[in-house]
Amino acid sequence: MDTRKRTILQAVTEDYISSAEPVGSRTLAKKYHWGISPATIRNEMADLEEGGFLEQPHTSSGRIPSDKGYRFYVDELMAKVPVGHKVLERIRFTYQSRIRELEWFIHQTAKLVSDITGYPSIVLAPSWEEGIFSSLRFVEVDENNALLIIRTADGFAQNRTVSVPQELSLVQLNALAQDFSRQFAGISMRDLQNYILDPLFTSLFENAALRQTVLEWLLSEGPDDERMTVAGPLTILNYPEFKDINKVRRVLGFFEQDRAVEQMIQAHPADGVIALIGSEMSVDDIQDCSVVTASYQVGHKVVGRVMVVGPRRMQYAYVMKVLEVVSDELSQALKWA
Amino acid sequence: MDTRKRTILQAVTEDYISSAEPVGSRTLAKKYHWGISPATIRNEMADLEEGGFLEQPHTSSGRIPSDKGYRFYVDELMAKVPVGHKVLERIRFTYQSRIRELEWFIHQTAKLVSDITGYPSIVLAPSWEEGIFSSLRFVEVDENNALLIIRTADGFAQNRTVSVPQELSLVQLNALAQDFSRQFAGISMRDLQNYILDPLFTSLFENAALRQTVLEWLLSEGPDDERMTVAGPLTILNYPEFKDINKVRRVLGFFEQDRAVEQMIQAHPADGVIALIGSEMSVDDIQDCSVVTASYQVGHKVVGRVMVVGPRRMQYAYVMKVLEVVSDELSQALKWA
DNA sequence: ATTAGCACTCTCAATCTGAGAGTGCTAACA
DNA sequence: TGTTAGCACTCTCAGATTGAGAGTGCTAAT
Repeated sequence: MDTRKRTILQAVTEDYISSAEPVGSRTLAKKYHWGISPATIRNEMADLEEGGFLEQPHTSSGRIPSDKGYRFYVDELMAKVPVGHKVLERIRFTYQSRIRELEWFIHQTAKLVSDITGYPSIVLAPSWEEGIFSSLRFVEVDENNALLIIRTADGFAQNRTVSVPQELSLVQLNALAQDFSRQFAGISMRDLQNYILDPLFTSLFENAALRQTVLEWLLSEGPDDERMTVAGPLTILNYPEFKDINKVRRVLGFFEQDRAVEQMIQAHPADGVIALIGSEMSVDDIQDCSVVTASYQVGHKVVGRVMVVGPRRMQYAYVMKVLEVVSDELSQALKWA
Repeated sequence: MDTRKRTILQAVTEDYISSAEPVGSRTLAKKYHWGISPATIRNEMADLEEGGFLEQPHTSSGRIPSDKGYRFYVDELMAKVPVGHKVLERIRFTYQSRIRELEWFIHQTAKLVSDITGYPSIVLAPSWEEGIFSSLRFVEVDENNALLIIRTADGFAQNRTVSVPQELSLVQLNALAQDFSRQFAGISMRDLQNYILDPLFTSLFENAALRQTVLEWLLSEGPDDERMTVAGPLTILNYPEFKDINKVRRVLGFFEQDRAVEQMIQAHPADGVIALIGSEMSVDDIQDCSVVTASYQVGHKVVGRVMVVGPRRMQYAYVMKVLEVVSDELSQALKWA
């Protein structure tokens, strides 16, 4: 691929990204003063098409990049863009809160990213099931109710207000909780669920009602089917490729399926910021989309991801840069643990 | 309005509700064996159109009910339908949980209603701002973090994990919290926010960092812009009247605007189960919709609403019955306070 | 009061048309 | 050998036309 082809491919891609219209040779010749005629550009574009980097929607409209073309653009051609000062400030400010709740950070991150990029964003929270159980305890709320606090080894906590069986006092309850914590600390939440049928578990919680409470809690919060937060789903409607109701339905439907998202992520386990372009993704519902995803860490361990979903002609450079910054800041912010 | 006109209006309405196709005289004559000919039906329909109960989309298609027609149908013609046994069981089961969290109930209710009816549903939680402050306290989580629990006079609690200024011990913190609670119990959350600038408040919290924490908490949870939970928004796409992308955008956009929903509700403050049909609503974005809304109570006081949004040709009878049952059960369930 | 008959209106899908945009190819040129 | 001008060709898109189908309103007969 010689320099001129690269230049043309880059021009086609960037033009198409900003206009959503197939790019013709004449347009390019007029816009960029390369000193070559439309005919020459046509020849080059024909070569690029032969090489699989460009496609024609119809026999004689302009060209648009193929997935391979976008891939080449992202990997080789794309210029790095800086993140504006104001945006940077805004990101930093978001993570300065005194609030120490995982869920809150996840929500804020999703909103922030969608707002900055103008695309829908998804944040995948750390898997609760994979979290390591650390301790369990009850705090009195009133006569009948208590706050159940479960902590993981990572320093995250989940809490839930539950009603307490009449016949148990808070003191008894916490004695049980301490036993329980000692017994099961270090085990993953997923395994903990399996222990529910273990004799050890049932012997600790002889009280059936209480056992049911703990069980219900583990099951209701446990399964990772609410790991996902979506922000700005409707921004997808701003892009002309989604004027067809069925495409919209599929993409918005995807945003409601935690499983599909997890599946997609698991198929591309790379760390750092990566772009997944159209057909590179296994999930049918978003074949018309591209996804940029960035991992974030808690203590050197990748625990979740921040993602942006957009049309294939996404502003890759900008989005990737934003996600790089955001995921770093988020990782920093979660270091409280 | 004589009996025959009523019968015809009812038939047109119910046919249109289930088919989404304008109903013609011939169709009616064939389907119902009233012993009158299409021509007679036509005459009657012409009268009904003159009376404003029916309309013709185009000069010569069948008729569809006007908003006035739906109104008459809902108020006078509609037959009561029972809720199936299985559905009833499911509703009851949902509210038997030991979990005692308002937010959880709100979410479950929204999901439940959307699932049962097949329409999008919105649940409006009790206004936090209007809630009466009762007490404030801190529970230790670890060295640096504490759980801040705020309770209202209704017995509801919100909690949030926050980082604690180094220089304050938990004991000091809770001493302050107790002073604070004594001082401000009985004041609405909204007023509490205004007190933030009050000398009394600032004197209690001489520690600036702490004051900021409390303030941040009140502001972040306080404004009622997350009162609303939506479930099943995409079910609206199943109805053929929403095959136009712009209608979809408006309706789905409405679901993201807490303010618009509150505004709509405030314009129709009636208790119990009511239907709002198309143009009866003040909000432009949902002129193509009807809304059925039911209020729920905590201790004889209406605190929130369960709503179903659907096309104008909604299954009014069924939806209204479902909401009646659900809002009753929800009110019962919230009596723990 | 009801009904049969019929002309009329309107929608919808299919077909056709011309303008416009852009291409591929060929032959000429540097 | 690479580049370019010219031209025929292809395809889309919007607008106009057409015929079938559905349903009506009106009139005259029952």
